Amino acid sequence: MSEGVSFNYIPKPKSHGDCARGFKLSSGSPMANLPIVQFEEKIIETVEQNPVVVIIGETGSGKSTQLSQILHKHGYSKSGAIGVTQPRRVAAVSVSRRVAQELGVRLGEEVGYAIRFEDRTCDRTFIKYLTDGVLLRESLANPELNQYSVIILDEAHERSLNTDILLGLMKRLIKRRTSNLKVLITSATLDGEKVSNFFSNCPVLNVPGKLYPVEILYSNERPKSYLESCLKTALDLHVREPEGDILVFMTGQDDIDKLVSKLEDKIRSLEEGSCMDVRVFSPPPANCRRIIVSTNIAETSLTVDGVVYVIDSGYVKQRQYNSSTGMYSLDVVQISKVQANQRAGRAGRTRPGKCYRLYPSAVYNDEFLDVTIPEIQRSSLAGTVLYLKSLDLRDIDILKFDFLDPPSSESLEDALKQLYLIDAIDENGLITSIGRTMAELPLEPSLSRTLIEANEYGCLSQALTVASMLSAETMLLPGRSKNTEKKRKQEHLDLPDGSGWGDHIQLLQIYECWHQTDYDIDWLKDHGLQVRGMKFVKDVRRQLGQIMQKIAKGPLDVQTSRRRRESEQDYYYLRKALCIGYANQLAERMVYHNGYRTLGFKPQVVQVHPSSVLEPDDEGKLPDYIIFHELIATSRPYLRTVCSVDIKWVMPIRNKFSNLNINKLSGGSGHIDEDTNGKLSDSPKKEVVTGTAEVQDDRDSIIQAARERFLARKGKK
DNA sequence: GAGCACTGC
Repeated sequence: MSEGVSFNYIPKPKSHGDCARGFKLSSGSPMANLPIVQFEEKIIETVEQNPVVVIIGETGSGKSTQLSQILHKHGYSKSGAIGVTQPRRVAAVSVSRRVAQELGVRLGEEVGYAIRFEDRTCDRTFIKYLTDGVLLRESLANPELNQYSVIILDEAHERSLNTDILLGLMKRLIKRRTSNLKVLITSATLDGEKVSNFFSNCPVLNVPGKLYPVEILYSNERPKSYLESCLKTALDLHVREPEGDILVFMTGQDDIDKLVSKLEDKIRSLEEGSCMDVRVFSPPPANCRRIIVSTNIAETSLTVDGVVYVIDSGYVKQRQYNSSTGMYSLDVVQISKVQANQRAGRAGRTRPGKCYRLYPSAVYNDEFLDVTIPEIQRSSLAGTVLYLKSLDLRDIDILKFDFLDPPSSESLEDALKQLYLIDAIDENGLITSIGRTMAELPLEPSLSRTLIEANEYGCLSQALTVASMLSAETMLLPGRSKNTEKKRKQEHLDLPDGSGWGDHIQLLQIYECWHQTDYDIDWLKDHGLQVRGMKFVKDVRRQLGQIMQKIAKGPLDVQTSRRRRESEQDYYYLRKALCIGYANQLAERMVYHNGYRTLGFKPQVVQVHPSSVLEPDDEGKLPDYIIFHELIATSRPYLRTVCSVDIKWVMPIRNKFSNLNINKLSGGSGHIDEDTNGKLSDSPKKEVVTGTAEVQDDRDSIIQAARERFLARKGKK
């Protein structure tokens, strides 16, 4: 390549013997050729004698479709249903369809599935596939899950937040439930011992797969630029290797776009006839090789048929939460060994394949973590802790809840603090009646709290809309690409602007506009909004409305008659409800400029994201106080989706900050920060100003920029 | 003036 980097691949030493492997699904008769079927007797025998069994089998080894059928065949569905959880909706639907087909029954009768918005089960259903989130909801209504005789937690190795909560609940349930319960945990990787230890050394069964080998090749040095080495490797492969599609794993949209355009350039310049023709991201004509450049979405969620070669950059973009700052960050990090093997396995689904790892084997062996850090250790746990509190597990201290991988005490205390600020728990850490209602809502705690407060102010209808829009946030605007960029900007001018109050109000206004067109699909397309996303919003809104119906004090319908957008009073109560709901996500503007400081956490200086529609006043100043939906560090720390709030609503919240005692909140078991004597330090910090002149310049330029932005937008109206 | 991976109730 241009850098002249020598880049040779050396075969992986045989001694390790952990080649990733793919597996061919039998497409013929039901249960034919599936390795798991040979283990039927062994499985039944083990389940008979043990309440919990761990089953290790490669993805696609048949465990997802066959385990439930084997248990049914041996009478386990007589005393209750067999429930099988899946981390993803599509999996719940497709696997249940397959099982219904194999048993020769109609989907939704004896075999069914339940996912959000869609329950295709009935009284006769004895095998039920469901997402783990749905099972958590069911366990809220029926903590003993008595409708099930067997619960199978499938794909537990993915360690989704919901699966981890379920693992803890199952451990407790098998000891406490009066009627018999069998729990099966399936995993594709070899950390069965850990799960077994967690469940009092329960037995682990290994189910081998009928697998295609994947040859692993490592680079002999760390690439200077992994984009360049992806490019070089893909081209080498394309010229040298026989037919078969190439799957490249990269970290994000930008790198993918760059690589794709470079590939197109290079391949166009290759001599005609020297290689097969290549198309990227288009249906493959005969005798064509596809090169698919993807994020980790292709690890699990998306399966591309025909992939024989995998190129693994060794990196992934991962979101993590810092509980001391309340800030998420999106970082490019090294993948884990499990993830690397999952990627390699994508090369061997249809025949023997090859995986090119763009890193030396020493990096894999010495630097990669064995497993990906589970989501529960990378997330804000306010919602999780509220959920557990609402289950009333009297015998269990939430801070000592038995997780397979417990989150840090700091993270749990952060969750308690946040829940206290939004009135979900009282000063002793006990769940309040507000908290109970919040736990019933499938929303982040801040939004649940907003709905309840809005109900008191008579603006529940508006709050329902805002919460629903935020639930679909990422699905609303079409994916950015260079061609649609300009177009989208023009379209945005036609959208409402939040009347200057910020993004929550804009989201509300957008939905109200759509409502006024009688949910016209063309209106969405004309305004650059995703149809699928907005339909999702409508579904969420209906679901939230049903839950709130029980306590609603006013109408839930979208408002149509009111057209007075200019009145300040229009959104007064909605913004007030948002302020109460987002008491844990509040920021105060710096005295000298338009930066903000977060309240209630170790103070962070942050900026409102430039895409926000929040408007400064005539002097170019942004509001003194705002609430934010998300605080995330990308190139800098940004507040995304913000709304202006009034100082007089903020003052009672500041009082709560100073009354906060984490030791009491955590029932006496919390650790006390000596500096703050158990209290949150939120006394107004003196702003450190060095070099007054520079600060002055900074202030002027920031305010000037804000003003110009504001004027530019006004002018275009 | 930035541009964020994935999933779920």
